[in-house]
Amino acid sequence: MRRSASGGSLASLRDRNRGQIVAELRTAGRLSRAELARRTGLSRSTVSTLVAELQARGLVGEREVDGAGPQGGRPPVLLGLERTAGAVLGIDFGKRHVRVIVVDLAHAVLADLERPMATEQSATEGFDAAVDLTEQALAEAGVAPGELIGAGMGVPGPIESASGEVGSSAILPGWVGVQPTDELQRRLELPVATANDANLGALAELTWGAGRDVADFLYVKVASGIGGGLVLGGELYTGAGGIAGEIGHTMVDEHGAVCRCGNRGCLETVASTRAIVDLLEPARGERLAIEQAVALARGGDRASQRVIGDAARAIGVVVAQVCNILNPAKVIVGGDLSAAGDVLLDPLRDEVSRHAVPAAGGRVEIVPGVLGRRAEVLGAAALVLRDVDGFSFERAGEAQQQAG
Amino acid sequence: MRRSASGGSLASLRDRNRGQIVAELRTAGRLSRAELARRTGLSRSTVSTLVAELQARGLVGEREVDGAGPQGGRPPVLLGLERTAGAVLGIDFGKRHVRVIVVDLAHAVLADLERPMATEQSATEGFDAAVDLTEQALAEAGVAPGELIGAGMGVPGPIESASGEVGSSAILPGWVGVQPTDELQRRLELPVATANDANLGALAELTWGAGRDVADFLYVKVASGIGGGLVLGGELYTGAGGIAGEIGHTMVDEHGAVCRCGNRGCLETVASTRAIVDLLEPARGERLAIEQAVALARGGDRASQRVIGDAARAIGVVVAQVCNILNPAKVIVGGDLSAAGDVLLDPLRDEVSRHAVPAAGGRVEIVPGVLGRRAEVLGAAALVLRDVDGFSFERAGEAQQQAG
DNA sequence: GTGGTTCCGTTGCTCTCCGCACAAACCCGG
DNA sequence: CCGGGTTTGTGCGGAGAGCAACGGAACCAC
Repeated sequence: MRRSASGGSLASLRDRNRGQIVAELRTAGRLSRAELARRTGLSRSTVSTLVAELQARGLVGEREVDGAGPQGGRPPVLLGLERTAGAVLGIDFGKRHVRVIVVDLAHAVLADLERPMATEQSATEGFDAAVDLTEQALAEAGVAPGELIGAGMGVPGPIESASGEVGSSAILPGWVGVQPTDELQRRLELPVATANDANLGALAELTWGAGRDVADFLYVKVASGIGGGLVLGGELYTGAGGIAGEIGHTMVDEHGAVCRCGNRGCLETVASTRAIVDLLEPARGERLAIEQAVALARGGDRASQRVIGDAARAIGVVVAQVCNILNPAKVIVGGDLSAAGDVLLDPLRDEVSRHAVPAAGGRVEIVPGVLGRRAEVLGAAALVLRDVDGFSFERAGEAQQQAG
Repeated sequence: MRRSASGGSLASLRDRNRGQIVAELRTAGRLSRAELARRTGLSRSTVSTLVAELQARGLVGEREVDGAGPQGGRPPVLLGLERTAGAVLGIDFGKRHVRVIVVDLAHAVLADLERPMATEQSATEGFDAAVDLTEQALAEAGVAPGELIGAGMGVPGPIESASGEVGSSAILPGWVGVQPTDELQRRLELPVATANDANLGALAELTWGAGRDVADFLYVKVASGIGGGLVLGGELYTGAGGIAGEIGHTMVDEHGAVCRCGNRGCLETVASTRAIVDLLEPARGERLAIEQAVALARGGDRASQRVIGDAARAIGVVVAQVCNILNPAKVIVGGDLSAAGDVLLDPLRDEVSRHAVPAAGGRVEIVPGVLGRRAEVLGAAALVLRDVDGFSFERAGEAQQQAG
């Protein structure tokens, strides 16, 4: 889906510049032509012609001036991305839910639907639900199927880039070996991009959340499993084989429990929400939901605080290693457990500063994600929006024709 | 030193295309215009005009045809980078040596000098020796100082990008806190780029060695210390603060020895060459050089094999973690210990396949570096060559004038 | 020698961006 | 109310860049 971009032709240059304008408009919301020229470094006349093209395509429209201009002078005509320019679909397959959102090209969420599922859903059940939810969401958003440019999908496990299959360390066994991209592409008749949930969380925080101005960060998702997503140099990094970020399977205890990945003592076996409720079960005589455990910990319950704190310390040791290896500017913690706030983050920060070399561990900011349970599905949409950002004019035209 | 590159102007487009031609010529050695057109995707006429410009500048010249062309037809005129176009300096400050090389823009080594130093050299002593060696090397290479485009430098410790200072986990205490880039820039009156030794090893293997066709790999340098360098997406990655790759300070033993970084049980305390000779000392009654220990191991000595194997396993555990996190295509092992060959690599591979998730650990190739002790200084030169690769025409002119 | 093939340079042609000039739309002071 | 100042948006000419096509050049095969 990503275009070559290194093409040396004149057309590619214009594409890049046009894409830059779209990108600026997306991040800033509304801008005048003059402001666009300043930001992109292009001349005002070039910006004018590019904007005219985008207007002719219906991608950009003029907006009301709300705030007064900074000083005297001709008031600027503000421009913004047009809602009718198209929309993208985000689909997230979680452990016990399917969630679908519709987002327009200006990054505004038009619809957001979630359906709880029986545990351990199979891939087929998931796809059925997704297609169903998509129809509902489109209706709610007032978007015709033809206006869709593409769909992004999050699956509960790593995607091996060579085969396009879900890898063996997926949370849901029913998904291992399926090729979700092809499958959904067939069902929706749309271009589909796929990534695993943790990578999408990272992408979402990069696009909308705590990583907006950060070029290099680690996103950690602590839920039933523990996953990681990397943003390096402002781009999602998935490694040579597409599965980078698997921090949940770092060994933290040589003789620990056997993990579903086949090894022993993985971080996930001691610090996932599953491990936490397991540990709390005998003491409380019942199996809590992780939300209850988090609430107890925040309310002062010693046992819950201790168990979550221990998990945090284990995660902190691994995060410290990542800091040594990658020296990120930020670590963003998401997933169900991040609701625990400082009960989780304080001991995590402690361990990072203890185990990372000072220059790496001392500088890194460790913060909670700001998108909550919406992170993955937003990231799925962002997966497509990213590609559209620097998009080729021709390509966008084709896509609209093809879709319409 | 790196230029903006995102400029939207026509000149920037031409710069990019010209840089692409230079890059192709550098990697391939000799190419015809037609072949350049095929490789870059540019039209033959465009390639012709660009080559004409480069010829006018004296950067490119025609070469003899050596191998016969593939088939009948007019024989191609081969082009190559001109030796007189300029040269770059590579300077490596090791623990007990200073090494200087002169490399031309076609990546040919014109001179290579090394001077052993007393242990624990100070930064000032090092710089004195470097300047001295530089004069000798230039004489030997037949390169006038004015022909130099820039110098790359490797220092025995991490460089913090914010301050430009050598970080606290440097091997040589006399270097901590100095700003080597500024210092050398003053002394040589040349643009200077700096990185730490492990990063340079990675860059060298990327440019000349085992990482030539690999976009994502980890370079591990096992010597008195253990360092790492990352190549991600075909570029050296140094993280937000410039110190990425510090795999030597991953904790492998909670209650291990205190490391010079201040933590306990770092990989470096159990698997560096220093640790290896420490372990062998009581058994052999003498303190071996690491080269001797390696020779013994290769010759069948059980104790040496065991000690090196244990170190390899410790390294393997950490490399496995990196594989989980970054999913590289290759791991290249360099440094003094890499001379041990499979005595080192076999147990290392074992541990990686045991501790990494199968999709990451099963695919990764673990190979020795091919550049030996020359790796760092070659990388220092490559640091400058990289920047020249995509260089701006005007800038190159300025640099030559400024230098001359 | 003739035809085929490949390589290289030249010539229009189109596309793209920029600098500059100019009109438009506002504010302000007198 | 009116002219100066300021900022915005647009039109035009010019220069730069890349491409397709043509033709000449140099080789091989028959």
